[in-house]
Amino acid sequence: MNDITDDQKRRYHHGDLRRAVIDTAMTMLADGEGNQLTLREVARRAGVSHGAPYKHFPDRAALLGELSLIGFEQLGGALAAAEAAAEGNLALALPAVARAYLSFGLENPALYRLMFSLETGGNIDLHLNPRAFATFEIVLRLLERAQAEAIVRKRDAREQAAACWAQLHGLTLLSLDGLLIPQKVGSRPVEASIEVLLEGLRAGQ
Amino acid sequence: MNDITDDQKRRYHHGDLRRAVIDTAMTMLADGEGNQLTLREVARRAGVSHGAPYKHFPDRAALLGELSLIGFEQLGGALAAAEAAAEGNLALALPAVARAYLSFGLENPALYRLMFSLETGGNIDLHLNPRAFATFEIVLRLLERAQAEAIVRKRDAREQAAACWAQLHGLTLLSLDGLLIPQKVGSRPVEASIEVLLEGLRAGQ
DNA sequence: ACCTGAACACCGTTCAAGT
DNA sequence: ACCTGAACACCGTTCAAGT
Repeated sequence: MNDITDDQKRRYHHGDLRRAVIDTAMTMLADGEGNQLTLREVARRAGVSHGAPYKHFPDRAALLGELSLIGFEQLGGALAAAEAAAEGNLALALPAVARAYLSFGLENPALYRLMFSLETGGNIDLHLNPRAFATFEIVLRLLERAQAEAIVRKRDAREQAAACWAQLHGLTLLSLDGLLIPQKVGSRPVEASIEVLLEGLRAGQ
Repeated sequence: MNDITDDQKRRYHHGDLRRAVIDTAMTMLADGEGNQLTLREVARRAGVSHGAPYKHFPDRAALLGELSLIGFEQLGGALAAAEAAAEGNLALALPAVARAYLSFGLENPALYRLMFSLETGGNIDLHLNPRAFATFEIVLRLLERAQAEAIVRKRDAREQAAACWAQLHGLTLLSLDGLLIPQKVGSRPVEASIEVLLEGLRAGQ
C-alpha cells in the first residue's frame, strides 16, 4: 500500500508528498477517522506544513475526488473478482457480485460514503464518473450475458443494471445508517433484499 | 410555513427564536443553500447574534436532527397522501407510493440528503428514528394488505418493506447524484427500477 | 521545484456580561 | 429567561518568503 521508502520520507522535499497525502487520508478513512479528514490534519500526520498539500491538490475537493476514484477502483476490483470466482456460472455470479458490492460498502463505510458524497452539481463529465460507470458496466455486462442464457428476463439491460445498482446502493447505505437490523451480509433483511431484486430480474420471462 | 407575527419578530427577546431558526434553516435547504447551512449563517439571517441559537439547541447536530425529523414527517405525509389517493386499490397504491417517495427526494434534495446524513454511530434509539420507522411502516402495512389480496407474494413483509425502502432510497440518491440519466420521475431508468422492484415483489406467487 | 509560516475569512462552541 | 460579544480552537485557502 505504502511504497514510499524511508529515504524518500526523510528527504528534504519529502519525495512524494502527493502519494503520502493520499495514503494518509486512506488510512484515516479505513481507521474510522473520516470525520477528522481535514487537509490540515492530513498534512500534520504526513509531517508537513498545512500549506504543502496545495502544491499537489488544487483544493480539498480534489483530494476527496482522488480518494473517491481509488474507492471505485477497489469496488470494481472486488466485483470483478466475485464474478471471476463464479467461473462463468451466471446464476451464481449475479448474487455473488451483489454480495461483494454490499461487503465492500459495509467494510469501508467512510470510503463508500465519500465515493458518493461529492457534490457533482449535475456535472456528469467529472473526473469521478468514468470509474463509477466502470462499476456500473460490470453489472451491465453480466446482465446482458444472463439475458442471453435466459437466466434473466429480456428487457433493456441498462435499465436492469440501474435497478440493480439502486437496490445495492440503497441497501448498503441503509445498512451503514443502522436502519436495517442486523446490518450484515448474510442477515435476513440484506439477503431478502437481494432475493427480491433477483426475482424482479427473473420475473415474467 | 412561517407563523411568527411581525410583532414577535420585533420583540426584544425575539419571541420564538427556536422556530425562527428552524424556519430559516428549512428555507435555506429549500433554496439550495444547504451548503451554507451553518449555525452562524442561520443566526445572521434570523437577525440574531451567533450565540443565540445555543439557548434553543445544544449544538449544530441538534438543529440538523430537528430538520431531519421535519423531513421524515413531510415524507410520511406525502406517502400517506399517495396511498389515500389510490382509494384502497392496492395494485395502484404500490407504484403510487413509490413515485411519491422518489418525487419527495428529487424535489427536496438537500433535505432528503440531510435526513440520512446524521451520523447515528450505530445508536438506533435516536430522536430521528421513530419518524424514519413511521415512513417504513407505511410501506410495511401496504405490503401486508397487498399480500392478503394476493397482489404481492407471501413472504416476510418486513423483509419486503426493507427491500422496497432500499430500492427507493438508492434510486433517489443515484438520481440526485446525477448517476442516472435522465433523473426524473417518469423517466425510463427510474420507471424501470420501480417495475423491477414490483415484479420482484410479485414474483413466484 | 517544493515547502514554510503568517495572514485572512470563515467555522462551532463557551461564557461572562448585559437587558 | 433570553440575548450579546469577546474569546478559543479549529478550518480552507493564499501567498510572500525561504531552501
